Amino acid sequence: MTTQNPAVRVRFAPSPTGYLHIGGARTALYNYLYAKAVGGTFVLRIEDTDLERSKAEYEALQIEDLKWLGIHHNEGPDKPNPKYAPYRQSERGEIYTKYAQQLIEKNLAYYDFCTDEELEEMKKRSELEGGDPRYDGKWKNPEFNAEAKKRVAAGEKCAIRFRAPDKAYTLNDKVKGEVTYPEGMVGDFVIVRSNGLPVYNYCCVVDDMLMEITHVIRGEDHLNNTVRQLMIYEALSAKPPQFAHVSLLIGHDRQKLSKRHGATSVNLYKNEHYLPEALCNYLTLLGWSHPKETDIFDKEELFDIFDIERFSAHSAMYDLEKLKWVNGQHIKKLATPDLLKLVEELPETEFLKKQTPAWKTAAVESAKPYVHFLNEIPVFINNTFLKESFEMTDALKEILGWETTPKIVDYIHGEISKVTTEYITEVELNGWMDHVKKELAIKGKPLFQGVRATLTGQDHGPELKLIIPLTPVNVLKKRVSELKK
RNA sequence: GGUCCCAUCGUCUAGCCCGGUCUAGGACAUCGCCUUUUCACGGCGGUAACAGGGGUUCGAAUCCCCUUGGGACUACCA
Repeated sequence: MTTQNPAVRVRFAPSPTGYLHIGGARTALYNYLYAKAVGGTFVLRIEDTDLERSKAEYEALQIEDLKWLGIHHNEGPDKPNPKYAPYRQSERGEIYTKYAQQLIEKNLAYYDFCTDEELEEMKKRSELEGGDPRYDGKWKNPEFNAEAKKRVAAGEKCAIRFRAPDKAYTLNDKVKGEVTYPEGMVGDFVIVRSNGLPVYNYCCVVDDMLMEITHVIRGEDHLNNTVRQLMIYEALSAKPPQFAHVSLLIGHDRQKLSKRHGATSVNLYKNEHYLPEALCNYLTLLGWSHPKETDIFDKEELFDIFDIERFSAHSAMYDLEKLKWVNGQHIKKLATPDLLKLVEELPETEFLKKQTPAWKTAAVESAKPYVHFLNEIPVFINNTFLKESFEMTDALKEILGWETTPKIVDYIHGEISKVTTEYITEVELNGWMDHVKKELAIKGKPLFQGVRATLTGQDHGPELKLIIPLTPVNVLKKRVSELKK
């Protein structure tokens, strides 16, 4: 059992600029599982400082997707703890301003009036010199502080730039180990834009500090950013949290997973009726391993054992094939009544709802081993038990081409026309089978495949004695007479 | 370009921190066999990997260095 530590506070901090991404879901899941495992708190914070891209509806959509996955936060915009609220960065402007002022007072940051053109020129110049783009404007010089303050007081707009210390930083990352950022790796960077809005690397630190975040589990794409954040923690005299930079999810071309790789938003999987448990299961496995090396589990089974030590350091390829298998495993794992309930929530299942509870249960049960996805179940049931017509596949043609098959069709056609009950029994079916075997001298593969083809119009499926007694006689009659033609 | 990260079967991974028990284990996919008087389901088995080169050591997948390859970051985006 993972050591309990109620003081642990983790967070997931998405930007509401689109649907919840599969990679974001994985990060959220890891944070959630860690909080559960140590008995800590999972915070949801909305990073909406990019006004142009952030949309309120995306926030709602992402929260909905998280809820669908069963990843529940303890604190967030909808569940505020007064001690830490608000949880949207767009509502925390005063806080960021206050700390930015402090940094300026201490000369750890400064006002910068450079125009875009000046910045652009500076960038070009440093590129020519072969180095990294670096700020070397005049406002860096403290002798201009007095002038800067005067212009700010006069209401002039300007950015606030952080004075990056010229020294090396070392991060002790839970996944990557010791990471050293060399001296002079980054130049002075903007922490507050000239429109007054703070920038990610700055507000992220202020928030994590104020929200008393103890562990930051996030994607490796933030690894190099961390040096800037370490600098700000230092300037604010705050202790940085424990970082764990998990590897990225990649597509088949080994590039960071993005929209062009296909289905990368969680809502797509919801719409396709994937089981949320299965998605979580698969996502967990992409970068974390179960100590017992099992592959199939529910989130709840991880609450006791999830451990930050078992992250893998290299990126993982997102593979729909294995997700498909995991989804199938979770379907098999579900108790049939629960599965039936889920199936009946699917669209276009009215035909199923008309059936008796016993029939529905038996039908769903028979479908279980054959499907990987929920929405395959009604299709399977319809094709197997209810559909009168069928597709003339090559495999079916082959069976019908055997010399034995027409005899079976003839015989069953004759027998079934005498039936007056709604369903035939297993005993009746066995009687027909016996007759074909003894009187027509057909056995083995020609017998079973012949009868299956005659009665179902399919070349494969569950055992005949299981499905035929569940198929209405009028359906069977239609199928047989179609073949008789 | 610069900085940082990563490197075990086709894919996800165990093992690596604390060298020997690893002729490298599991899972997906794939192939074969068995079972089912049929097909499927299922069961069993096969193919398949320590990127390369140097060290260190009696001994290296495991520790160190180099090379190669891949990735991320490099904004008044997050």
